[in-house]
Amino acid sequence: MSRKPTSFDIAQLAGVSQPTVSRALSGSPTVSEHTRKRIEAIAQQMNYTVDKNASSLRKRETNTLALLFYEDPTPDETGINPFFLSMLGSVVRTCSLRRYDLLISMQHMASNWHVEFEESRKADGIILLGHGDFEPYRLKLDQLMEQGTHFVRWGHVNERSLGTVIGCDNFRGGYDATQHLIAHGRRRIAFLGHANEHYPEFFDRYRGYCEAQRSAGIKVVHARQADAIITEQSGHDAVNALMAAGVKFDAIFAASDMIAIGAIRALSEHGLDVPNDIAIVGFDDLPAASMTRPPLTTIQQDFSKAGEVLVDALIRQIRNEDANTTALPARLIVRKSCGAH
Amino acid sequence: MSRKPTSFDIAQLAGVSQPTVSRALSGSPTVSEHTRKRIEAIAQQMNYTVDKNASSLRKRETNTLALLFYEDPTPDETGINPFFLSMLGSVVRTCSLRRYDLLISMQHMASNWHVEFEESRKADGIILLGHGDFEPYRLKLDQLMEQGTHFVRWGHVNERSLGTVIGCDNFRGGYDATQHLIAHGRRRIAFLGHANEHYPEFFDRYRGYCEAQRSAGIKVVHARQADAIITEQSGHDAVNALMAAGVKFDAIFAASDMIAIGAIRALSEHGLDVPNDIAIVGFDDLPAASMTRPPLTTIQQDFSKAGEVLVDALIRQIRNEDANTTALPARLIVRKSCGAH
DNA sequence: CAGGAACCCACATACGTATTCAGACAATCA
DNA sequence: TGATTGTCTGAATACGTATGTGGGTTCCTG
Repeated sequence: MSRKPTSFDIAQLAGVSQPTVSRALSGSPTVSEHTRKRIEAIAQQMNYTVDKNASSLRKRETNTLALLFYEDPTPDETGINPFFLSMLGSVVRTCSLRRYDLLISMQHMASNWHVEFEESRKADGIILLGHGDFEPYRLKLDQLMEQGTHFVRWGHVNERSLGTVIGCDNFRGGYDATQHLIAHGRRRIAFLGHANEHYPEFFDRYRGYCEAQRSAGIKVVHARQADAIITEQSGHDAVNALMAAGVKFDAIFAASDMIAIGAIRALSEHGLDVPNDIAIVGFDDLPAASMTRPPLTTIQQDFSKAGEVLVDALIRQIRNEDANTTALPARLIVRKSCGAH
Repeated sequence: MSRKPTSFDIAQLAGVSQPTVSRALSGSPTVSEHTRKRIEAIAQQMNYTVDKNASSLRKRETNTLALLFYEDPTPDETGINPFFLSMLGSVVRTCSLRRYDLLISMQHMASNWHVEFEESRKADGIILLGHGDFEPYRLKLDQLMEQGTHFVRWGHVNERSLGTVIGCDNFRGGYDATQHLIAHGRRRIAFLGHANEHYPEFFDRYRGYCEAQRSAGIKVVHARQADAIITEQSGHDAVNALMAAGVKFDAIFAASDMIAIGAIRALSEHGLDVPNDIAIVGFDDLPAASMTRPPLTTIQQDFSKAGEVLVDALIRQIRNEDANTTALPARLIVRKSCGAH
């Protein structure tokens, strides 16, 4: 037997027709217990498995979800950034539990994934993970909506979001981080990260940072904000930019842990001690956060929960149930870098 | 137009037959330049894409690779361990470059992935990533070989390996790490990690560790080896086990960075300084390795290269070309934890 | 023993593409 | 003009499964 067995082969061996094999193996109640047992036994013995292509073609559904990284790779990274890598682990696990296959793809902004993906019927829906400047993607998301493609996105949550979005409470996270620094006596807190609507998640963190200061009666000094994207190098450069501009600060709220890690490196190059000279709070709670020197105080995003919520929301959408845009809570994790005792 | 367009729709619009559309879009030379242009234009305009299920069914190939994590999740990890997560990034990128889709799956040892995967025709071949006790998998690999399934595996490289294996030169890595410690004056070097044939990669590192000592005329003391699997906690516990047993040592070669990180934590709990009291060298060069306190000296595995080699070897196999078992070089990265100046 | 229900199962067909084979047509040559 | 070659295209079909529909048993009821 060189060829892979088909349902016809099983049918012949069992002395029934092909449709009966199909029904028996898919648990249809219209086939008798007796024949089912027999067919199952033969199928098992022959190592028969349903051809997923034929099955998907016929059923018009694939039982597969697609995960799309739509970021442009930043120059200093060879791979996927650690934030999404962490999320990925959780998505993979959840898919496995929900008995869905997962198709992974990395696409550049320029490509036509929005046309090709669900269209080519390799997946029933798409999970979008990306960050950075969001504007260029708006058009493509519109198109996905129009096509009726099922998708969920990790990102900035607000009332005008396109489609279903899962994200974390960035405003609250930014607020808590900043308030924590204030509570420990810091008054000149710098913000590292882009702070405009092109980077909506960072922007929310920034707004939380501003609000916390206002609540405490501290004047927000715009010069204390320095642009940074999600990379370590970017955090390093942002600190240098602030120092070069002669900006004085006694604390940093970094819009991501990678930025914070780069900032710590820059500060140490300047001979400054964390947390004594400068206190730092990050955002994300990447695995690396607990291993920095000093260990990083940060706002934790629950990756495990995030992947689960993303997958479940997508599955609900595929089943034409309601899938709500959701903001997951963000939680302050106190370690050493903030100088709290 | 509510339905997704098919090649028939395009054919009708172009005033040709369906086979001509298929030929035109797959670049067959038997269709005239003129008709091809026209068909392409219409296809583009209609957002037509080939239905991959139908195409795969007909062509009997999927243009998809499957990546299988076959490890049993260890209790203290919610997700995929960082080592394979790093590898994954590189595999994803390479697949993307080679124009293959990537299907990801996490399976437990008990499941029947070896039957289901290529058999169900969702992928043309399988990349296997796993670690831990290897013995239970031997049988399944045999079965894969028998079935003629295309697969490559990351792991222990030796002449008797089943199928195509890509790995790193673990023996040499272990040798170099240990020799480096010896060169810096350490004489009582402990090894953290399993050291038996059930964990062939660790075992090779261990053998390198032994050989380096012998070469330097140092007697290998078996009591200085403590079992550890790949987790941080496991490294922590291993150090405690050595200390509890009253074993004296002035250096540690940890079989993985995660073990090393756990070891550092344990040592610091005992009030010992790294590298002054105890020097440490790890293995892997995970992203976290450069962020530990102190930064970890380690043996680097080139993840970027590894993913590339795995994917390319698998593709060669699918094309029935030779795919050789390969050991990638391991390189010592000197940071602070080893006490070198 | 007729009639009907309940239960199983087989026949036929659709899903959308790729490929084999043969035919149409124009061009070339004798 | 008729034969021959070459170039392009269409008709038919196969890939393996899932499902609507209808037919055949069996069993029960009256």
